[in-house]
Amino acid sequence: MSDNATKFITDTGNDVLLQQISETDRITLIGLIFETASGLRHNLSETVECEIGVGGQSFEIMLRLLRTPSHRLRMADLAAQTGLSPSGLSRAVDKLTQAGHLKREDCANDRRGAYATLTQLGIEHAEIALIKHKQDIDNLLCGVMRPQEEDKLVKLLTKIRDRVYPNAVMGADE
Amino acid sequence: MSDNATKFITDTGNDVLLQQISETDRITLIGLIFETASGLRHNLSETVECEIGVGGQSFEIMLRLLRTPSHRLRMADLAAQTGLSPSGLSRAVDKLTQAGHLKREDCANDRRGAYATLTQLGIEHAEIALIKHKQDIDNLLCGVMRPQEEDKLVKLLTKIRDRVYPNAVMGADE
DNA sequence: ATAAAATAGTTGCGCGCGCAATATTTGTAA
DNA sequence: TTACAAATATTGCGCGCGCAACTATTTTAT
Repeated sequence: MSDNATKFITDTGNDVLLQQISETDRITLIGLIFETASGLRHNLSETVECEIGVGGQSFEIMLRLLRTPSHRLRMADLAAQTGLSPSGLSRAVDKLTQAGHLKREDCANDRRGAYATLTQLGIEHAEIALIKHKQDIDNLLCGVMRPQEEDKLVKLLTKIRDRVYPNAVMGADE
Repeated sequence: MSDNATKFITDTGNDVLLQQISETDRITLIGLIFETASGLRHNLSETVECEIGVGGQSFEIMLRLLRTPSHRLRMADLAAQTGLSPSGLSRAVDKLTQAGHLKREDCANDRRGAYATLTQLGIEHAEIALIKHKQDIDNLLCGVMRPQEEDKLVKLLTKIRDRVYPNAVMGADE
């Protein structure tokens, strides 16, 4: 279990032996993921924050809602998608509502529930922030990798993401 | 510049066209990195926290010091490596010092400076926590990818990390 | 039908961490 | 040498967020 890497050594010979992933390298891998995320956050937070006066985490909430056709999601779903706790999400929605980007709506079927819904202002701000965000990302990642490498990276990361974070999938509108 | 991906479409035909990385996919990529990091953090924080009563971020500090032969690093270097602000690091070292895992030492050359140094207790706790941590990682990542895929992932992430987080490199003992 | 359990969402509380300001020491220029 | 700028580390302050507790509603079991 702890050394499943060794199972793959013999099937293609010594060439693979050099590529063996030791336990130490696994720690390097997860450390690398943390460092990359941290570095990206530091580099990308500035523009979005200045653009609509909203933290990166709150911007992700708006992005999720923007991608949803109805522009609204249940609080619980939004919490699962963003990885925030219910309380954390509630506070974030508070702030976004206070800023006029979101409004809460009652759920017809379930009187306990509430939707977080983008206002018209929120939609507009999210769209312009998204454009800025794309530009930032392009500037940051330009020349770092080849397109097929980015594609490969998405595939590999998805495998880990699906393992550790199954609720993050997009979609499930309404 | 914002669409450097398109440069690679024509050189191998329509097969590559399917792999084209659009701007939207770049957003997916960085979102994936955040989600993966968040998911890993949620899955891995529990054991380490219970083991030595220390948060994941503080554990990273101890890991950095454990890998340093002298088991000590300047505060500024440690801040750069961990991505914490100077103040954040100072508080974290406070807490670790209070718990007996670290001690502060004056720097001989630079009377402004201070080392964060692992105590014997800190070394022992970091070592056993590291073993637990390795097991957690192995359990979590077992069967998710092939070894050469993990290797590839490390290579690709390193490219981004070096771009966004140049100070995170290990080493620079003393 | 009624009680018990599960679910949705919101607060009290505390903690971690970044920003700005401060004190101290080091480096640089006049 | 003296004055000024840069660097190192530490605090005051505020904010974001998770945990636990709570209310309100829905579902399930008896």
